[in-house]
Amino acid sequence: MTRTHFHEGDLIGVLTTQPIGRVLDYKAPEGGCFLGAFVEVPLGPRKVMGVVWAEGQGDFDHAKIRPVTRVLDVAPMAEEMRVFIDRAAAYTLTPLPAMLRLATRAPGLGDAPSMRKVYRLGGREPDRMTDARRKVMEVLRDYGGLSFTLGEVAEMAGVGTSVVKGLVKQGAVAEEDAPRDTPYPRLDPDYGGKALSEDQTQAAEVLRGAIGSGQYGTTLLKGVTGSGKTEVYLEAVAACLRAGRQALVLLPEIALTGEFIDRVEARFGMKPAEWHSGVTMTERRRCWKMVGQGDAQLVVGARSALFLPYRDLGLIVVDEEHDTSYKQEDGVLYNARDMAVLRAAGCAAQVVLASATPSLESWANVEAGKYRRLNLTSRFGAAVMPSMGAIDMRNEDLPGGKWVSPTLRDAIAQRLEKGEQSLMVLSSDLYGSARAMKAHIEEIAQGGTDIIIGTQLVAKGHNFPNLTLVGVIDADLGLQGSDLRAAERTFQLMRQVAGRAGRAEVPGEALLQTYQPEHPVIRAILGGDEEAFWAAEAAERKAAGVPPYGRMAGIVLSSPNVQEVFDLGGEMARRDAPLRRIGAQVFGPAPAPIARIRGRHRVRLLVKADKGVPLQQALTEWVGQFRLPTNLRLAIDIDPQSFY
DNA sequence: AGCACGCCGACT
DNA sequence: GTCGGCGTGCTC
Repeated sequence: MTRTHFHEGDLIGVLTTQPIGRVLDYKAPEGGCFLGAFVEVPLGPRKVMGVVWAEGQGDFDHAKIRPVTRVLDVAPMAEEMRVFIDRAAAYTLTPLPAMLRLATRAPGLGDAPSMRKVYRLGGREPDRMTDARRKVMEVLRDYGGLSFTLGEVAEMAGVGTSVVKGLVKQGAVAEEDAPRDTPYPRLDPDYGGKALSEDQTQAAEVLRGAIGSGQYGTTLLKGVTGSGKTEVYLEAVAACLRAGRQALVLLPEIALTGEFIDRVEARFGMKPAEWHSGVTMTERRRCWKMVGQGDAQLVVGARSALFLPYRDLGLIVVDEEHDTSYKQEDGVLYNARDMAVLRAAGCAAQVVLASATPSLESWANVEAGKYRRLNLTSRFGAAVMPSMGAIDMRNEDLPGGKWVSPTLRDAIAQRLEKGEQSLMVLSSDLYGSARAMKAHIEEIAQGGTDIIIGTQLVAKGHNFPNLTLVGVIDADLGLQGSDLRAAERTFQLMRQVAGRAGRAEVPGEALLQTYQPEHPVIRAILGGDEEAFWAAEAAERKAAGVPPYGRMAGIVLSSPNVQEVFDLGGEMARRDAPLRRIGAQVFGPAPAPIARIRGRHRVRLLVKADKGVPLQQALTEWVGQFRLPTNLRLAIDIDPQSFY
């Protein structure tokens, strides 16, 4: 058993946020400290923040070991969180300090708790009573012994602040210091529950039971827009709150938080804690601290909210779980959906993955019996799929360097004549030529502006009554293996467009350009049958040995010096013995998806391995063979999202 | 991450 | 000779 408390002078191991690849030994401070305590330690000429991670190693010159400077005034990190950080770092091959930095991204953690003046009823009566004074006294009496800021009291009483200050001098109002970081108001799980439909009630009941088990479990909650997914998982949140545990709802877009917070307020009577890059520094610090001491029951936020120091997390909801923005693409590379499952497994929490168009990964986990699946049907009946057709590119006369077939071109021109809109999908493979393509189409269209390039806005849930044509330029990409998720995204797009494009009297039409119209995946997309599509796509991926039936990792090398990145990339591809030992293959080097960024040239290698082999260990050994020139950086991306 | 050390070229 | 560029290594 590891010790959980240390006495003054005991040897302890401290993990700092400095990029030092190991835990450093220090002496416990006067008064001792707990395992998991946030501490300030001397490091060279500086003082840095760290966490008491373990007992000391004792392998460092004892005379050089310095004592911890002080223990910070924040709740110690729970063991569950330390284990999560360890596991997440090991899985994503991220150095521990970088992982700890993710978990301590709140300003002023080292500062003494910031105080502010608050006012409540004092013991004495004022010497002279005036109207203004009476209002202040009445307001404070109404709220019992509660305290408010000066501005709040003045506003509630409808008087100036000087009235309140006058009463303070008399002892009729008490002024005292209170911490600026205050607990979030309690949420009431019984406040605003809505009547649920039959299948919503059943789904909510299953989730309640899962929460009640007090054990880990993951549920895929599948339902189209309008099927009441949110109402159902808010019932899971309510069950979690009743059990006295904390809940987290992850959203893929900051833009969605405002509306969602309003829904939480309508359901639970109060606003939850909010955590994302748009939240002010003061509020962030408050959120971080209150989460740590259990005074924030529900957090709504972006993927990094997963790294808050929850005291007792019982539920994680990942809304729109298929959304690619859950994959962090710079800095620490992790997929919030996968990390949510990892974290939940370590703290006996439930995970709800909600989506109208789940990822193949989640579908495969349901098939494998790892996840539970709940289906919600739409209150408005089945969504109307656009009528779909294939354009057989083998029969099209396509000029070199052009991507739009004559058939699709004619279809676009027709829509333009009628004043209707068209949407082109378009993989980033062709991104370089996207602008050229738009110009090309517009040249056909004679300055028409009703062509939308890209898919982003469709995913945001808006309706496009005037959008009647969706053209998929490169439906075959996924089949050719250049972007393994292309078919999945095309299919998701078709479902998202369903019911949002066109009007009742003018239904949408989708045209897929393909060289393989008879391919099972293309046929499943055209047929609009979800289960058939998933089965066909799963078969493709299984045959190719790619995720979710195989594992992949990307290695990105970057440097201001092009020659160096290609030289090292080539050398890494040749010296691949540690990878071959586990049966893994290396592809590349090739220019990375973003080939140049801030003056740095980037190349990428892709590693493909079977499931169940020790990929991380092999990658560490492989990468460890090479000395990196100064200024050349190497980043490992486990389970990369983008392949083009 | 900072910071000191130390090794080479360009200057007083 | 010495100043200062930055590559290398250390911090408990």
